[in-house]
Amino acid sequence: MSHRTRQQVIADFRTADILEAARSIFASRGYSEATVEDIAQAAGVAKGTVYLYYPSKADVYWAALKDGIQALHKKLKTEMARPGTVQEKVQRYIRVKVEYFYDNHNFFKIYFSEFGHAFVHPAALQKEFTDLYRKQAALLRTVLEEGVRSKVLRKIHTDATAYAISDLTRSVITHKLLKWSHRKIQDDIKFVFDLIWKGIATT
Amino acid sequence: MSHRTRQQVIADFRTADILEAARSIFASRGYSEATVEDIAQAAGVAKGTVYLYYPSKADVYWAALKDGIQALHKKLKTEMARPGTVQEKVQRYIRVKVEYFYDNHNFFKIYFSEFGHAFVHPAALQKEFTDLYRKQAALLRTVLEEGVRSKVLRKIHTDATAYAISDLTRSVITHKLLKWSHRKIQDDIKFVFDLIWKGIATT
Amino acid sequence: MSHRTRQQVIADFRTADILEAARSIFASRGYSEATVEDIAQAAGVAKGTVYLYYPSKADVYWAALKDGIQALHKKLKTEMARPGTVQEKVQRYIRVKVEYFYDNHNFFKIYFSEFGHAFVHPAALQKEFTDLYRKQAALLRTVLEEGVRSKVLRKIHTDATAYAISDLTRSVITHKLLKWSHRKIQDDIKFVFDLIWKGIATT
Amino acid sequence: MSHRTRQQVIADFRTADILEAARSIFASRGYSEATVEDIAQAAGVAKGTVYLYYPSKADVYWAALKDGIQALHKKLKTEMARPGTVQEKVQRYIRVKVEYFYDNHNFFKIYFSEFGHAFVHPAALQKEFTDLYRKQAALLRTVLEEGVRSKVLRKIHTDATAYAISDLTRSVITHKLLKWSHRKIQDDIKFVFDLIWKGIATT
DNA sequence: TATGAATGAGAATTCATTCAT
DNA sequence: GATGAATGAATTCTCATTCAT
Repeated sequence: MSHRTRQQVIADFRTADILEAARSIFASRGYSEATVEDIAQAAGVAKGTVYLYYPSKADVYWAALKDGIQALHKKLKTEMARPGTVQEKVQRYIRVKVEYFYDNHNFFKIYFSEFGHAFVHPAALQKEFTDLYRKQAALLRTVLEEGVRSKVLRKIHTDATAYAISDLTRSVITHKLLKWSHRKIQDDIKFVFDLIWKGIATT
Repeated sequence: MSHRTRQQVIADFRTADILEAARSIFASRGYSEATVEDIAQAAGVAKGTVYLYYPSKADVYWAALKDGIQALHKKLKTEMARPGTVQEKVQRYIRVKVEYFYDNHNFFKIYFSEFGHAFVHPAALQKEFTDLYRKQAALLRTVLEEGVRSKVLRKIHTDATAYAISDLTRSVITHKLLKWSHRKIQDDIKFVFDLIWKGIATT
Repeated sequence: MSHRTRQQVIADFRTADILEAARSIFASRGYSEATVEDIAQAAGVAKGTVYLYYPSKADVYWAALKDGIQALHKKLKTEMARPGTVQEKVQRYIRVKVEYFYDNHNFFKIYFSEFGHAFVHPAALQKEFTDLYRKQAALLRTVLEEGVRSKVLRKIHTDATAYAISDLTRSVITHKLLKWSHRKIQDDIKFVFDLIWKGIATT
Repeated sequence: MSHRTRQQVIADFRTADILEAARSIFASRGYSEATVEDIAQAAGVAKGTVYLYYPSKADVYWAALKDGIQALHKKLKTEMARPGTVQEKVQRYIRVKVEYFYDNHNFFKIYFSEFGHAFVHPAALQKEFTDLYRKQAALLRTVLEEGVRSKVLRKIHTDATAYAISDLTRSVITHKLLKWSHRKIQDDIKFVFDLIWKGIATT
């Protein structure tokens, strides 16, 4: 068992290296411009080695993407589970997401770009991505529903609103990473929250 | 002159055909999976003919994209110029964009996907896209500024808000085209407007 | 008849223009890099017009080449027919050729390059070129034979010597056009003549 | 080390095979008519393999050419270094060149054809070829200079003469390979030497 | 397991040639 | 005759994937 474990551990390291390398390469070149050779080199292994762990380039891509989404999801789940008011939780949701994206540029780039590809990819693969995305929004929806029940929130369409918040967060990060905005990250978080929470009208 | 004009007219038709075909192909396959042969066939011409009008596949792509953005921009500009209250104008902005995107699936797909590529493309090409995007948001910002001046709106960050509204609109269309949402288009428009205008909190 | 002649004259002008343009383009780009469009433009006509006069690109090439060779041959024939000693005639042969090549850079380039292709071209086409080349050397051989008969020259192999003189002439022009040599043209002529003459003269 | 050496050896064989195939194909079809596919097939490898060793068709061409020139140069250098009179050395130079070209038809064809292209190629690439050509002539010039010093030769322009001898040698081979001449190779060598020697010797 | 040489399908692009005007 | 838009065969080069070592 010890032997088997050792192998497992080595394999896990390899996998993690490859996925990290993949994110970096896919983020900087885009899916089609990235070559398996690039990824292998960035991971410090030979091209053939990548194929020992993943059957194709597309699989490497999806693994790299899922890996990141799952880590984010885990973080969000933990934060949503912590006690707090609805307002605090919405704030927290936005903050965690913004910060995670900000700290994981490479992941964000391929994650975001995936929305652009969402229309294109074979439905089968796409389904997985969609499901992960929905699960993420669902975490927030639960919070919003609680808010509506407790009358802290208007009678909003919680599902659509959850997506809207998710998307606004993405939007704000995009502007930051594209250098279209130069505000501090804390201000970005506050901006999204205020806009959503209070709307823009005076009354 | 009549001769020259006739030639011109034929050329314009060809161009329009090619761009429409390009949008359809790029939308369904994505940039790298789309081949020039595909586009030519969809346009009902030979591969070489495409190259008669555009020097490269990339140029076809940009032309197809710009063409659509400019048409949208023209529509928005006209609508913003029409008289109305700030509230009406914001509503109108959202409506025009949602409807245009909805009516031009193919264009929307490549437009949206472009944001995903924004990180990757050579800065030079990217600049053009960015500029068009900004010009579009600027139309809305002007309206918002007027609203702030006339105290119809809170003292919001008009620039960021304009982008936020633009992005929310995109977000709603995305969900619709991906079949994640099945609401009526009018409801989508109303949802975005209400969210933005009133926020979500009860007070 | 007058009408027919007028047409003929126009056609001749067109032909001459096209051949001159062809020589210029083929000389500067080489056969395969030169496009029919290039030639047409240089000749100031449309691409289709070139095909009215020559059935293919290859035909344009051969016509341009033959045209030049024939003009050179005519010049050499005239000069060899003029009275003079053997020595004078050999000198004259070298001078005429060097000067003609020097004055017709473009022609020389494709002429010389043709030797490089001689190995490649289909025998049929090649035959014509070879024949023209041989006819040219034959003019000189006749002079050399006269020299041998009159004992001004050693009992040399007149055929091989004629080719050798022809080739040396080419060699000297090549070096000049490639800027490998910077001597005056008169010195080049003298150099070739001296080298040869001392090699073949009886004393 | 043994491993690395083995790899190296295999790579060297591949390279040699490819270059030999390239010479054969380029010689029979000419540069532009030759396709990389042709060369690969002739070398018994797949198209992609050629690109594994050379970055482009042009590079294959230059490598094939240089390879041959360098082998010839090495031979000439060795022969010129061997002791002997000036006369013997000039004879030897002619003989080695004629025999090498005769034994390496394919190489000769592309070598010769290169002179035809010399006018066309980008200066950068051309420079290398020119340099190799000059280095070759320089070997002979050194011998000629020695001859002039020791008064075995007239006060000739050694540089121009070296080129003239080189070019005459080429000329003779050309005639033979084009089947314009049917003399024995020994007679060709003798002919060139006699023509030149009588032209340059003091007596 | 790990490697990287070899493969060959696939795609962008060019351009000689045709032909309707 | 003259034109130049349209065609599509042909070619270079790339790179995901395989497999012998």
